Amino acid sequence: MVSEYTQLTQKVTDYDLAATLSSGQAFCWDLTGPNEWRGWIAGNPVSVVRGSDCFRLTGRKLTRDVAARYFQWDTDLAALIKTFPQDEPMRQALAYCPGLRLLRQDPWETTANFICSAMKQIVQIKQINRALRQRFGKEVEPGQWSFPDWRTLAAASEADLRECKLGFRAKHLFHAAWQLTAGEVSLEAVESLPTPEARKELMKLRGVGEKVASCILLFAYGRQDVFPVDVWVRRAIHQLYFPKRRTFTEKQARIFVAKYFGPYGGYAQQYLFHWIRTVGALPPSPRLRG
DNA sequence: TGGCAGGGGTTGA
DNA sequence: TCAACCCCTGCC
Repeated sequence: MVSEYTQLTQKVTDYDLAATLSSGQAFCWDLTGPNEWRGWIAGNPVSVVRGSDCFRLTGRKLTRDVAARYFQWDTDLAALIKTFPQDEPMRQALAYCPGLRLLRQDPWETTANFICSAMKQIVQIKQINRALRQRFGKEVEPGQWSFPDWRTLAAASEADLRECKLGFRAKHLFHAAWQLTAGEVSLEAVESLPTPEARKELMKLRGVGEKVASCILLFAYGRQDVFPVDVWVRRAIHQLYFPKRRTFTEKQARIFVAKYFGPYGGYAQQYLFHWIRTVGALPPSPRLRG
């Protein structure tokens, strides 16, 4: 068993691991010690320790190629950031968290996570992810359950899924798992499709609309131009770029971001989003207002 | 302590 | 275009 585990050290620069793992793109990571995170890559448990200039990884069946693909540490961040718009919000977002990165995650787990994300906060999505593992996953280590594949969920029932705190999302996830099992939609085919067709293919899945499809394309398929627009982003774009407009619809936001943020708009979005969410750069929502 | 409003979305009418 | 869908959180 011990021989299944490998240890790797990887030199990394400009990589804020904590921000990256907690910025709402992945839901399977927990901070377990000073600079130490435990989570999952390609169906296997992994721990990552952030050293001063390196990552020290320990994982079951972990190879450097698999880790490099997941963490995307070869990305030339400086070159990519140069393509961002040179405006004040973007400058502040970049200054706030200079090493934020995009991961490249497993398409199925990402799809399932974001189907479950509708009207849920990050903490709750993590709870659902954990519950699905414990209820339907394989125990690959004592207390460590892998994320269940779609066949397993399709073989369960909607009621079983509801017990994992999914609420009305249980119907969506169950149906999507069933569609994949039946071959109605292929996540593998999405890989080679141009982005508009890839989006259409993903949106055939129940529970996957415009926003969820964008998240899957950005976080699992490496389509870094795709800019998911949710209520937070819409509100942010409204306040930061069009403060004089009385109303600003999601459609208006989508049209604006597609043109304005360039070939790595998805990356830019992650910076803006993380900054807004953690600093509270926007006025609070009406409910939270004093 | 309990009631209540509202939330990172999608669906179907 | 809009209500309905679950359920958790935080406020009062």
